[in-house]
Amino acid sequence: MREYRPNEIEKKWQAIWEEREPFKASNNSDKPKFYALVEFPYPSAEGLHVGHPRPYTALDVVARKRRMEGYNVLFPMGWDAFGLPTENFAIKNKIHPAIVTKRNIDRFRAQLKSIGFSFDWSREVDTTDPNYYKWTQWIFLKLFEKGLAYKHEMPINWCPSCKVGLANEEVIQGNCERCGGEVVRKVKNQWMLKITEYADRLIDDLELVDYIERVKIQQTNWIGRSEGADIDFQIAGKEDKLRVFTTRPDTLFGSTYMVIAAEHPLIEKYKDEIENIDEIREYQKEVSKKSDFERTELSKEKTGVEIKGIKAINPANGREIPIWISDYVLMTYGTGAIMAVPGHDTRDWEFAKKFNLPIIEVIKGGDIEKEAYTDIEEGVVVNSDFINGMNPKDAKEYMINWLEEKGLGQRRVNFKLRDWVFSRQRYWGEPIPLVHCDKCGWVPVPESELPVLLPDVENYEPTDTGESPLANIRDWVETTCPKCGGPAERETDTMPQWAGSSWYFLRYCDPHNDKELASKEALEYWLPIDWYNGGMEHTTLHLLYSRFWHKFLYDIGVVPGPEPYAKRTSHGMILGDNNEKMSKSRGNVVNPDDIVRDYGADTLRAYEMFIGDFEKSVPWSENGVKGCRRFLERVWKLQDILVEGEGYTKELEGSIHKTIKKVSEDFETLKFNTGIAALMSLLNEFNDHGSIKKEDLKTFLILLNPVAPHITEEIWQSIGLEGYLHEASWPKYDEEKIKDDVIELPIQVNGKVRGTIKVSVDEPQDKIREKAKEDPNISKHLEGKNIVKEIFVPGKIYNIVVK
RNA sequence: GCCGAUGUGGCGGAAUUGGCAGACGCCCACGACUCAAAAUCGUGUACCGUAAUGGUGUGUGGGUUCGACUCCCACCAUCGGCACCA
Repeated sequence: MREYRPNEIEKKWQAIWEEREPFKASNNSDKPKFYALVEFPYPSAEGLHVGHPRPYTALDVVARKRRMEGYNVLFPMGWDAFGLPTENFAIKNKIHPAIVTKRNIDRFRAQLKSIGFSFDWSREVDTTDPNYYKWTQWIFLKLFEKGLAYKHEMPINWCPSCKVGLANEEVIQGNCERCGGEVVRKVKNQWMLKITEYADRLIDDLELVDYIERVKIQQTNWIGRSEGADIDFQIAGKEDKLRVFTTRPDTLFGSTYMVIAAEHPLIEKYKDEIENIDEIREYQKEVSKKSDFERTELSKEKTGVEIKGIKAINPANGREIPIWISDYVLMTYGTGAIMAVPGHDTRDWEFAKKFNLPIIEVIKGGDIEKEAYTDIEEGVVVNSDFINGMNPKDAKEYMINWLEEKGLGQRRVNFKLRDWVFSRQRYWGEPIPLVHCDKCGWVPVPESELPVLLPDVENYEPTDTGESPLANIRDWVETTCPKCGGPAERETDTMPQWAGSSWYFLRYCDPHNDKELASKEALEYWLPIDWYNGGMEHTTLHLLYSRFWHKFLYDIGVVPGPEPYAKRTSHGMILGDNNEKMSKSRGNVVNPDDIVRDYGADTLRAYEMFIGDFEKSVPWSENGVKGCRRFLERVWKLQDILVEGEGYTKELEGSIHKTIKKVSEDFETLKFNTGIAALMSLLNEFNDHGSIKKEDLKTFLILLNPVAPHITEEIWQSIGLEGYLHEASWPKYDEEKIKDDVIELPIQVNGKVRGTIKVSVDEPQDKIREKAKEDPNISKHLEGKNIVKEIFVPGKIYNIVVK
């Protein structure tokens, strides 16, 4: 028997697959289709680490299994290649980001190929390829055309000393990552996408899809639908009203002051009448340094300033109440103003305690001296005039109707979800295909002129005005207006990385189409994606953005269904062997190249699947890798115990059928670890038996093939089985062969197991009682006691309760 | 802080979803083979007992149940996301 040499046989089989293309998907086939998708990677300069192959192997297992089950499988791969790290790397090393990107992609592709994934490489996509981003730009134009893209003032993180806008990640505790200086928030006019217009559908349509529950919950909570009312508070002695959104109109009588966001326009409007405007300005400056995250922290000490000189009137009781500004109210949520009800809102309560503002109890049930009473399900309304005595829920309804009748407010559904800030002041992204003309305003670039190419330039350093680097390239910026032909300027902001990844799965269906983003037939054939797996870190943003774009494309008739993904699952992270997140700075990164070189791709794949619960994060262990290599060595040696004969070995038949069932089910339900454990157990049984027949081995090889495709193909060929393993059919099990006739039934006395007895599956209770009493280990626990109760669960347990 | 999740031997994990806790693998120990080592094969391996079909044991504290890793309540710890990292 020759030795198991993974490096040789893996190269051999990868060459054969390259040549024969068995994993190429067909756009017209009689077979049922199966579209399996994994999140395409960001091709970083560091290359792959062992975390990447985990989800890829998982869906590769599913894809390979489905092919053997007779499906036409689409399992594609591509590159999410625009983004900040590449741009920063390019600036630092003075290499063009396009060159860096190409280099990184080549490395990633070679690494992935060395692991033997069954991707259809003929459909590879790259978001930075003009033939790809042409269609990203096209989608943006459609959004613009339908009024879903608009300009709006939004704050960015601004480093005054570097004079650049920073990503949130580059802001470390309020300071610039590069120079350490203090970061402030600077308002810029940016392109926004109206995702909020789709908020209801993004929640409601979750009913149409099969996502793991925690993903649905995260999506729903992120969108954050809440029902309540807008209420207008008159500003005393003025025309203006101050509008608030509240989910608790039932507590309106308890509102003793108002709080507005530091950026609220009311302040500018009344600046001449505000007595302490300097104090207010000082506070605004402080707030501009904080992130929303810091501002809304519940546990932090409340801060704020009363606006002196203007007051509001509580519309329920006509009382004059003060207006404050505080950082815990955000301009981006609700209306940027709140009615404070300190008796029944935790943050308002803390604020009121600190600044000595009156706290009125309007819902009885708690102790508002100690803390805010926030329950809406229980309690009784008090101190509230005409709604006294109601329960808060009815009072809420009553108040909304009352407000509407009196013209003081109206029912409204509010969302936490905010519109999508779509502008970036960066070079390495898709140019936004719009032109600004003084006469015509914002004019779309005609479709025939797409793509708007990124200009090839030397310098992509940010400008010191906060504009995109593209703003410096005057001969690119200066153009003519497509509408009037007059002089005009191109938009210099680029799109965020999210843009390209919001529709890439559509391009896979028809990646070389130069007339459309993908043909209608291809989209109708492949969509929806049958199974999409990705990290939990993408459950809110990427998933939501791509669902939003898909729904938009559905509305304009481009895609055939309202949801892109029929099923979504999630994997856990692979940590370093010190149990920390793998990162260069922590020095715990494991490169899959090393594992492939030292142990082989099949060992890497088997370990990635065997390492632990697929959905949980787990530390890497080199010893675990060795264990999987040993397993494959033992698989290889099965060739030594092969004997002549037809069919399954009689004594092994039951186990083989059980294993087929177990593996078939586990590979579909993310339980790859126990599927492999079942194969290990079967292997141990083979070895205990001492000999196997060809049919036994054949079935074993097919079951193991999705996990370890190279070694199984090699053994298949070397024992003279016909054709290629990847053309074989997935085995079926026989339910009759799985049943056990005799089982070991555990016998409990008072819930403690005191012995087991052998019984046939359909043994009646009387017989079991008799047999149990005969067993000395059991009967000694029954002696001198009364049997109070007996519980018999056939096939599971027999419990005798004594006193 | 808010939203979501997780917690079981020395380690990764398993448990038919309320019915024998610890499958499978790693580590470790001992034995076989070897001049020796590695590799391989075999045996053992939750903890406390010399031992027992003894006792204890699934983050902590309480509860429901004939029976709880599994259900309920309270708490603690860790991880993911928080809108310009991807």
